[in-house]
Amino acid sequence: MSDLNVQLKNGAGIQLQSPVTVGEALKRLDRDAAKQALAARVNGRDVDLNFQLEAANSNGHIEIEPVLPQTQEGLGLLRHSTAHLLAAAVLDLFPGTKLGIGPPLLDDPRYGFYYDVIAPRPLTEADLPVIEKRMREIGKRNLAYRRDEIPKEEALRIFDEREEPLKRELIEEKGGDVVSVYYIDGTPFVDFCVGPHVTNSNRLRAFKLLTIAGAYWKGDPERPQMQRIYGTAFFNQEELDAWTKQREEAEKRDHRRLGRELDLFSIQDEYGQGLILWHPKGGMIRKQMEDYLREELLNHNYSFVYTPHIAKRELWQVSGHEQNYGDSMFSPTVLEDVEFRLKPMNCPFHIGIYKAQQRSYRDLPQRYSEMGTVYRAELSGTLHGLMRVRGFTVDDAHIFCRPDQVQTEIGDCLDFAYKVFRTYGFDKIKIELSVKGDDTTKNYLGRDEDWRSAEAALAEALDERGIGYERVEGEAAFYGPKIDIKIEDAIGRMWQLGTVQLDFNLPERFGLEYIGDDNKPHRPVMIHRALFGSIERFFGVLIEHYAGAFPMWLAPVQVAVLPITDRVNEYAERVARELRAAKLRVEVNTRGEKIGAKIRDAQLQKIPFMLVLGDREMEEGTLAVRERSRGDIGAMSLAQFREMARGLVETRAGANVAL
RNA sequence: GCCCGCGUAGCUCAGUGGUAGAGCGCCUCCUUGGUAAGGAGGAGGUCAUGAGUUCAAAUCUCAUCGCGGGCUCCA
Repeated sequence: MSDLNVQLKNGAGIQLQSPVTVGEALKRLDRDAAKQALAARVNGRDVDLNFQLEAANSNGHIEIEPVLPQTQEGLGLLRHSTAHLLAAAVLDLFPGTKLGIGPPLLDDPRYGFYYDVIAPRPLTEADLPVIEKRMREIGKRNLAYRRDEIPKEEALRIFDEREEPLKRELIEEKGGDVVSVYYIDGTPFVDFCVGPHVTNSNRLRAFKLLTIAGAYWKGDPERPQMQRIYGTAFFNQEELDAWTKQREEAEKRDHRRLGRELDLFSIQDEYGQGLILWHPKGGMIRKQMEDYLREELLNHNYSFVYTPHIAKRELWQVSGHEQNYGDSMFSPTVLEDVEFRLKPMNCPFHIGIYKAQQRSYRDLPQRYSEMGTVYRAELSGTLHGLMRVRGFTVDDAHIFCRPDQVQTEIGDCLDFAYKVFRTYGFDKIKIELSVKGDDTTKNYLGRDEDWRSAEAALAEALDERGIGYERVEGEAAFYGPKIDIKIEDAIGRMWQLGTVQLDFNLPERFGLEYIGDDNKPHRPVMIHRALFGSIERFFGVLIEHYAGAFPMWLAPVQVAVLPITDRVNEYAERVARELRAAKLRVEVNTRGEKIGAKIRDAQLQKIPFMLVLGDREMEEGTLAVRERSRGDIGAMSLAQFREMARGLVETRAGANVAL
């Protein structure tokens, strides 16, 4: 008798007699898929391969979809199971270890999974090889991953017996009347987990433990500090090797390393943590970045304002920064009994400029832009190279406009952002529209109808341009909705940079007004917008994006003139002078070295062009041109080279040449 | 701020209780060499800082500062 009508999703069907497991059913339907499958979805429910198919709760109709390798879902499962293997190894080696959680990670390319533990003694990186070795030993024993469904009370008893208070806490929070637990037979490991998992440890082969770090239980600094062991896993060794290589590539691009090697910037103890010293070469790049930005600001009819770094404490009380943001502000300093605080943001100053005179509806919009340097009291542990600092410059702008102008202004901000990011070679841009959520603890300001119309204006501006976006509920700031701009760099990492935010709060606090055509005062809308967010941070992103090989227009040194012998030094200087007259940034290398060494120096400095000059070139009045990524590209005249080089600079080309 | 690790020459690192080392870089000299490293010599270090243990500390202990990896935070 066959009581089960089993159907492969998008495939064959078969009649089977229960009891039978998904794995067995799958084997009858598609041997190949059965061999590969890690788990399966049965009538939409994720289950292990040894899940028993039953007629009772499916009317006999069963649809199976295998979870296969080379899918996001499959990878997540594999890593999740590897995390369990990790926990089993740790328990084996360090009895008495308390387990936290051990999820897979798919969004962060740096890691594949982690497990949070509290071991009887602090673990160090030196323990990782030992733990990894034990994981391999356990994996090779072909142990069963076994799922069990038991009453909640029994589960609590099990974890109490094992003195796993954190697991107990999780079960109490999340578990229903019946909870599922997973064992790895032959190990001390048992976990409260919904799964699914592989059914045998031999499926876990290509994995690696990476690092060990601190993590609070449930991310709460009030709760115990645990140790998080990070690792990653893949379906085979080749994938793991490829990932390892990619990781090394990312390490080579580290902006801190390149910043030193290319002499771009430094951060020195003596001057303070999180404070950047821009060296001449980094400074040249920054100048080009800022010049280009100012050029575009002019194109978009922004005006330029300049404001101080410090203001009376009272101002920050009026703006609300002190109440809402005070922890991130440097402490007040006193002069003649008046308190001052360094600015963490530029907005209140721009408001001051708006308020300096009475505004008519005809004057709007007012678009104030400033490279405004701000200071924030970031915790020492959060500082990171150029990415997280204590003093930085925002490519800031504030637009004061009428409600009917919001959509146009937002649209212009988007056009601006796309233009600029594309110039830098960021072709993949992701937009998030953050709107108000239901969470009443957030104390959203402004009327509901203002939120609705603002959100509509933002969405309309995006739709108008055919820009796809993700709507994120509850991510808006308390003072208004916003659009966040994220870009993907040359090796596929996402960076949150710019933001366009509506603000219902500050115009209110400062009592901003304009006189409308009805001769009555109205409240203007304020838009905050920054493209880079922070020039320092964006510079860091660029260094990694280009791997230090800046395109021609940004390169601090654009051309290295390399004389082969001292006889041509004078010719080399003449060439350099002429190129400098065309506003190219040129260095001549007259060191007593052979040409190979000079080329090597220039390559390592990632200078876009090298001009190799010897007797031949001097006699013929030519240049032997070498491009940093293509090598020798042949001889040309000085005029030819100058035109080509100028062309690259003026078009800001080559953003994608970096390798 | 919290947890773990680290701190030796400008950089990368070796040195585990007994007179501070290497490579690269830098300086000088020789070499004038045709597309990613020519040769020789030299300078350069209170071994992060402070205290302690010891006859003796770069080395062991403690504290402080800084850095790295995370967590937290991120208007």
